[in-house]
Amino acid sequence: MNAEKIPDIIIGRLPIYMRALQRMSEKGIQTTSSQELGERVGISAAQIRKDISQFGEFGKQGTGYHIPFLLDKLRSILKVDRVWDVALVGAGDMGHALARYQGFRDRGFQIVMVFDNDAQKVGEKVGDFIVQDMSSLAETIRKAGVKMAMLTVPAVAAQDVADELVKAGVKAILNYAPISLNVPPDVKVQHIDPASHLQRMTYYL
Amino acid sequence: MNAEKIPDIIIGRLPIYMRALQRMSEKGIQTTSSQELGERVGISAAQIRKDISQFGEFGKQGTGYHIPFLLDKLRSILKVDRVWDVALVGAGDMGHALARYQGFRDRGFQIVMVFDNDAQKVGEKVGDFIVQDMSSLAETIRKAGVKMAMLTVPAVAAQDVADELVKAGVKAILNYAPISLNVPPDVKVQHIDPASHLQRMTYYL
DNA sequence: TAGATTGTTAATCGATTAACAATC
DNA sequence: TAGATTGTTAATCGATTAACAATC
Repeated sequence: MNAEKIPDIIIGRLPIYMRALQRMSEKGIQTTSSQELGERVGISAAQIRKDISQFGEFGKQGTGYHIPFLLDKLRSILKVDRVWDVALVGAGDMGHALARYQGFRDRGFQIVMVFDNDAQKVGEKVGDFIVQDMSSLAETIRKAGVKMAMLTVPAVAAQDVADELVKAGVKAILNYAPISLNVPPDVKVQHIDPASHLQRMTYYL
Repeated sequence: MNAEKIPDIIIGRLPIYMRALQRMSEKGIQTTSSQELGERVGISAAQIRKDISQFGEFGKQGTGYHIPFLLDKLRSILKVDRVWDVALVGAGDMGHALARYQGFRDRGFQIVMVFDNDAQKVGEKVGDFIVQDMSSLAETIRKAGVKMAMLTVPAVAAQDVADELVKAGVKAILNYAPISLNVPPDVKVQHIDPASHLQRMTYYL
């Protein structure tokens, strides 16, 4: 392990490596090389070796990386060797889809509460959860010590909700609203905006 | 306009600028500066000026950028000054959410067909569309000349479907399955994987 | 005119790649 | 031992920032 600051761009690639390693592991593959992994994820072998070596010597010359071992190391580096509680705010179609998605659990996350400000939706069931009113958001999140949230509210509401989440102690927000959120520097935001992704590709068409 | 090759990293920032400019425009703001836009999106003013100037001189010294004009230019650069037809493959929860999402249209996209391989779902209505069987996918897409697709099938099926899409002439895939797709170099893939985004943030918690 | 802000150049900073000794 | 592949260094490449003349 290494005390120096690791560039965020490297941190961003680790989940991609993990995802590929998890697939390989499921197929029963025990060992891989930077070369093979690189071909799968579209990243050069040199870069993969360099990225991984920031955190320790996890491979063996001549044979490569033992997948379960490397996965454990990456999980521990990214702190997903545990299950994080996540609050979901916004019980629209996207909120429903996320609440019912089965793929979070074995990647380190579970939704534990769902909020919406629509009186029609409050009390309704979404996935395994009863939708709670947004008025109770800050208190409920703070009491439960939840540090992560997914935001699937309309763009006009997103900044206000983000402010609430920050007040409630949330430190990481996955934002589905098509708007850039302003948050304090100690709060991380990741953005998911399908239209932006599509726009990035049309340039090349 | 400029014939030199523009780095993809710049192309990737243009949708972020557009998104912010569109919000400002909706609020009736007519003019902005690289400084102001930068604060909104969390990118330095120098970088914004440099990015935009790759494509022409769209600003005015002393006053900044006229938002509707700049938006038009960006739309035309990214080729979203039109509406692209998009095929949606996978009529699960996420597919439903995307099919019903109203935010694509005024950012240059519309879903025009929905596919699934589940006999139970074929014929069912999703948003405004009747789910079609995947066996007709390649032919239907090719006939319609659709060049973009969103992929919301399970991970195990994603690569096979991607291969089908490529065969059908699709050149841009927005992939929601948590797996790295292998496609020919002339086909663009963008990845949306909420768990990866969350994992990228837990490192800092 | 004075103030503001662009577009662009040069300097800096950071990321990627190539190459290879070490070693399994 | 011979072959393969890591971890790491140095070289290259590319992206970001700072600064400022041009000009609205």
